[in-house]
Amino acid sequence: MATIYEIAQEVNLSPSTVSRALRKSGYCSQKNYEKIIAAAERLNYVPSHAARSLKNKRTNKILFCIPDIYNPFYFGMIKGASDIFDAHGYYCILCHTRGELDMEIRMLQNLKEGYGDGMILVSFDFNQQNISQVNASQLPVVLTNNYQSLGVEDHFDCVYIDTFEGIWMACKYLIESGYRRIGYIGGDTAIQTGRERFSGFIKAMNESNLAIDQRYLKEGDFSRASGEIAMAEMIAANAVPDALVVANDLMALGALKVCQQHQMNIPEDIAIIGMDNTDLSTCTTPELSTIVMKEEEIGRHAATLLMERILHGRTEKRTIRLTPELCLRDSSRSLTK
Amino acid sequence: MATIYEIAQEVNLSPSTVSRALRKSGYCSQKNYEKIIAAAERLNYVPSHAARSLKNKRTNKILFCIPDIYNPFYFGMIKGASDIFDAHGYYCILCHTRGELDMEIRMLQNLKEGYGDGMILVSFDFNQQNISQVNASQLPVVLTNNYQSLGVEDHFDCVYIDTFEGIWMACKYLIESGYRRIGYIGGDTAIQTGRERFSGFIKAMNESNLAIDQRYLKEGDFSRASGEIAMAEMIAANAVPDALVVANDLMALGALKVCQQHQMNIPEDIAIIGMDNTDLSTCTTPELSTIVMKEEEIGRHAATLLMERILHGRTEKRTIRLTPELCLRDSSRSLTK
DNA sequence: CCTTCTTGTGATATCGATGCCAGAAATGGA
DNA sequence: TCCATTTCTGGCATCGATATCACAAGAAGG
Repeated sequence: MATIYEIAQEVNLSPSTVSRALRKSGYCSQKNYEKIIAAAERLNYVPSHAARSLKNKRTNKILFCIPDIYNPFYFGMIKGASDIFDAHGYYCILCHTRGELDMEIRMLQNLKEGYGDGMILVSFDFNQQNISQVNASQLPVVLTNNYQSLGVEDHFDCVYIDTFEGIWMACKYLIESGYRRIGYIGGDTAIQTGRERFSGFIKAMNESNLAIDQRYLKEGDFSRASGEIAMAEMIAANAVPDALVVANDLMALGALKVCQQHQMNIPEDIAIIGMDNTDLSTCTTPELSTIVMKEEEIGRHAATLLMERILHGRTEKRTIRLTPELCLRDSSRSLTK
Repeated sequence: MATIYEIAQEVNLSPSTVSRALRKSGYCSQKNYEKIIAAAERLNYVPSHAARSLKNKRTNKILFCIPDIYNPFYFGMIKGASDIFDAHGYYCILCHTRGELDMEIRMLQNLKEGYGDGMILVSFDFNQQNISQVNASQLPVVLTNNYQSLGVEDHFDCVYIDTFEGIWMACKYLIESGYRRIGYIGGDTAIQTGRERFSGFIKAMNESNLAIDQRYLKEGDFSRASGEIAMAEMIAANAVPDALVVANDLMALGALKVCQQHQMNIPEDIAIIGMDNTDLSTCTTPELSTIVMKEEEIGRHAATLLMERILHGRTEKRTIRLTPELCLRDSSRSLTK
């Protein structure tokens, strides 16, 4: 690998001049410029990324941590963020944390070591310990959950979509459509987003003075299999609601399939609304109604916030809250129709 | 950010000694060792990645280039590869090339600049120009397609699964099950893997002396929408085969859905076999029969080959060929049953 | 007691690119 | 023609960690 020194020798100039010419910064005569470019080409020169980032304290890389590499929801975030990063010559280092806290902390450590200039952290359950790590690091980190509840008034940014509101909307819609016996398959309430979503359901039901039937209430772990199990349990107990709100599409698809296996018609026998609007939700017949979680938008916002910190040195904390939208498809056609 | 110099000053020792202590390489007295570790802790020291890789000429990062961020198939590869890389302290930088040649070349350039120590390149249509770039770079690159047909006898490794054989298997199975009027929805034959898959179909049909009905032959672009269009065309032309081999799951799902929309029963009216065995293929009712493409295994092999080159300096080219497997589900239940 | 070997430590050069400054060359204006 | 700019170029220090070497101190052995 050729260096600027070898180019300098080749053209009988100093490394400084070569450096200036190659970066087109500072003065360099046209004649020498051409000689240098030609020599660089000839010697197959490529700048050393390590040397450059040592000197500049810039790597042009962003660590992007996701908890589940198989959830298409995160693909959308990556896509949205990449579009922004691309435009600034930044690259994503994808890190699969498997939702494990120690893996997340390890990546924060990597960030400190200069593996990247900033980080987007998508965490199932970011907690106090984790947050103090971020705070202590004083490095640009954007979180994609709502951490206001943790009472943190600190320097990292948040972009999140209100999952509470999403589930609330779905539930409200079903109620307004005339459904009364409404069930809920939730995600793990040990983690924050699971609790948020559940509260959305409770609030909507309470607002309409509808009783919550415990037999229609199940908790999964956001996986398809857990949705299947939850639905199978209801069927086995002979307690099937008229409509079902499910905390994500994967579980909703699991539930939908079990219903179909039991010859139930959707939405006539049971209406179903999922959440995330992943590609999966239009694979089935009927297609799945769902809550649009605007993952690409989250990714774009997160990347933009990060770029602001990195390129323009913004320091005050910003939080962006997005509002989910209901996407109605055949799995929840209104009763009133 | 503290450096080893500041630690050295703090404990009244030389930077050399500090460096040795922190890396536990070379001599260092127990007493000083403890002092140094304590000071590093106190000053919140983190080693500089850039400085280290400038000196060591090692980044511990791998560039992983995929053409489509929405195709779960590739995430399986990443998953498999990450497992291997993790074990060696390596990280993946994910690069979304969108299947564009110039983006691939840009990433090869980045590899040369030392963005990473090696690269796994998943390309729709790696071609001669691209290959000579890799060859010229003399850097560790593993490709995940079959490039023997390009007559390259060079130093980069390949791991691939024989898509030709996969389609051939699916087709053979249908023939053996008693189907005679068999259709095929293929991928873009402008790219290599599209051609390979198509040849598999042709070969199986020829081997069984079955006529190929042009009305049952459609070409898509591997997207779900293109599968829908292809199927809709056949239905519109009133030319629907008894069984259908589809070049990937996405298109197969599109076809399946259009069939269902036209009240056709699957597999009674038309049997369908897809390819890839992505998560999507078990979402539908009936579940989709498919060809297992062992993406995690491909990823693991690719990562292993790369590690061999990087860590042990292997230089001779290796190619690993995997054999696909048929995964039978309800969308293609045998006629003979 | 002197030599040999093992430990422990520090000075120095290096990886490759860049920023800053000094000085040389070229240009322009009076 | 002379001085003041502007343009151009090279020297040197620097980013932070590490490898090599030299040397000092202590242990072991005759």
